[in-house]
Amino acid sequence: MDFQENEKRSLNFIESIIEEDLQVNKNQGRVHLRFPPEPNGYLHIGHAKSICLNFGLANEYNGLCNLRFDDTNPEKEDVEYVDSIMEDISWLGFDWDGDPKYASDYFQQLYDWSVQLIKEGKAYVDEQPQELISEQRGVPTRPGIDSPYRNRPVEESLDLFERMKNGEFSTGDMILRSKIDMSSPNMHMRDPIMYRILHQTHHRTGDDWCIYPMYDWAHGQSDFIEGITHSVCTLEFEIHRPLYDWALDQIVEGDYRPRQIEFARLNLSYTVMSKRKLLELVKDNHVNGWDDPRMPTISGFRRRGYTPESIRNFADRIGVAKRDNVIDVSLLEFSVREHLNQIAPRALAVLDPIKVVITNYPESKVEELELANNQNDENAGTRIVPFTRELYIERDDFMEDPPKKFFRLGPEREVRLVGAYIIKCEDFKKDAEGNITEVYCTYDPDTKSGGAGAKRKVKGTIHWVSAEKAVDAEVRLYDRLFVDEDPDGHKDKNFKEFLNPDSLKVLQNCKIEPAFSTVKPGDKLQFQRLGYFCVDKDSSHNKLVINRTVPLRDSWSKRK
RNA sequence: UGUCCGAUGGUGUAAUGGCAGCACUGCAGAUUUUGAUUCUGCCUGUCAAGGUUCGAAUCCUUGUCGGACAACCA
Repeated sequence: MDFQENEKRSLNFIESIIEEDLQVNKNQGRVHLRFPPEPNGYLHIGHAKSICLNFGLANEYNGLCNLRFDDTNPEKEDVEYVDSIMEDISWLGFDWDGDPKYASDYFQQLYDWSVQLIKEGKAYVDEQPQELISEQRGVPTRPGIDSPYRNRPVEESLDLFERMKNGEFSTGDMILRSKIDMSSPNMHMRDPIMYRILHQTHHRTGDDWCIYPMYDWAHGQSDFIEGITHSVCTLEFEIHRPLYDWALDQIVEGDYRPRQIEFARLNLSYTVMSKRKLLELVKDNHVNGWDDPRMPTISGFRRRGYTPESIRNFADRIGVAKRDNVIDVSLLEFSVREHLNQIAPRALAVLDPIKVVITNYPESKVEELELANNQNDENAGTRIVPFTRELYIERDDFMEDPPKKFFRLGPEREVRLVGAYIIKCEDFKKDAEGNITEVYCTYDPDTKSGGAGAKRKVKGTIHWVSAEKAVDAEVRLYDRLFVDEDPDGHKDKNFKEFLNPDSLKVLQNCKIEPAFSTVKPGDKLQFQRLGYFCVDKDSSHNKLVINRTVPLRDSWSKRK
């Protein structure tokens, strides 16, 4: 903690609850959380919030946090997702307590508890078709009506339930229902379904089971089995809480009892967050897979060049509360820049090159200039950058007819090449379309960085690379995936109508200073004056592929 | 015309009956061999009305607005 000991930090509402529980020694003073994803998709930044919350709370209160896969619906789940979820959590920097847990580990116990409930007259097998059951359930403003099977003899339900388990019936033939209250204003209490028949191979239990418990008849029990004290979930489960508590009422003996606490999920501007929609983007090839750097998935951010630290800091900054929220992406971008600014070595790279010839510089001369890897951090060391007669500079850094306040190169203008000399533009060449093809300059030998005449000031400093020594790279420039702040918030328009057609620009002819020719996938760099970049896994030994994580803040382009 | 939840600057989030603070964004300025970073300053807020109180963002009442809920999904 960077704070002084005596300065009391304000608590979020979940921390307050935990501290109150600790005061009265609830659950023997244990704090045990869990992160319970269903393995049916890749984790996104919203899950990251939940992960940071749960694991963070465990660290803060000397407690534990489990990883539990909520794998009660084999139709949608797969080991591919299990693996990616574990990878993402580890990458974020968290360790779960013991082995990963699975709701499917508890299938037998859940079954036994169901049998007990039937015996107590609190559950029954319903044989009606789905539509009828749904119709009888009524609507929120009108009570439902009882199923004709609601009061069937216990023995009958017991027999049927066992035969359901034994596979004597087909998928959808019958269900096990709990008997609660068909007129409850809370729809979830109107005899909710506990078990359904699903002849479907499960990614872990194979064909051992053909009946699977529903969320509401698995989650509270799983929490209880694992000794979870604070079961933190998102707001949409708030209305399930009475059912969560009802389920616990059926099995809890003694003092220990888990408590469900709901918080508002993260929404981020300019993106969508639901697994269904993200899956749609992947399937329809609007992006190149779950880890496409434009995706709000954890794997997407990782490939984009975000660091675990930056995401954890982001999660801290957004806070935890119960009101709906939309976080501006600029806060996320601030968080990566903040971290990358500290750790990313500076490099010179020209993305859209035009050639500059220093006419008074010797043809074959190569000067080895020593440049700081990070001007703000002496410990970052230095590197050698070759300077030659022919260079590349950024196309944006030259204007034939520059406006006021343009501090870069133009006819008769002077500019400093970062870490090298002041040069003056004497002439330039254009092609038939009027594009600048070459710029001719002279350099002032007295102005070499660190040298005697280096103190001379010019308005602008621009980046450059040696044309002869630079290495080639493909650079992928990413922009926000959607052009609308809330692509999902339009009643009559599909979110895909707001896809940004320019969310990816691939530049093939980029030039990078040779010191960085040996970088490896995942390495982070700051291309000076351009932004933060990272090496993509598509790179090979003869071709560098580089992603732009985020541009530098740029008060010049805003001004234009 | 149900039940539950929520409402503090542009966006988030604090203040737990006692000075409405912090961060991001935006805008100015200083420094700068990155138009970056850093530093300084500024803008902008308690949904409404009534009540309780010496004192209300906070407690009470009513209203308004927003969200969630009617899957054999989680």
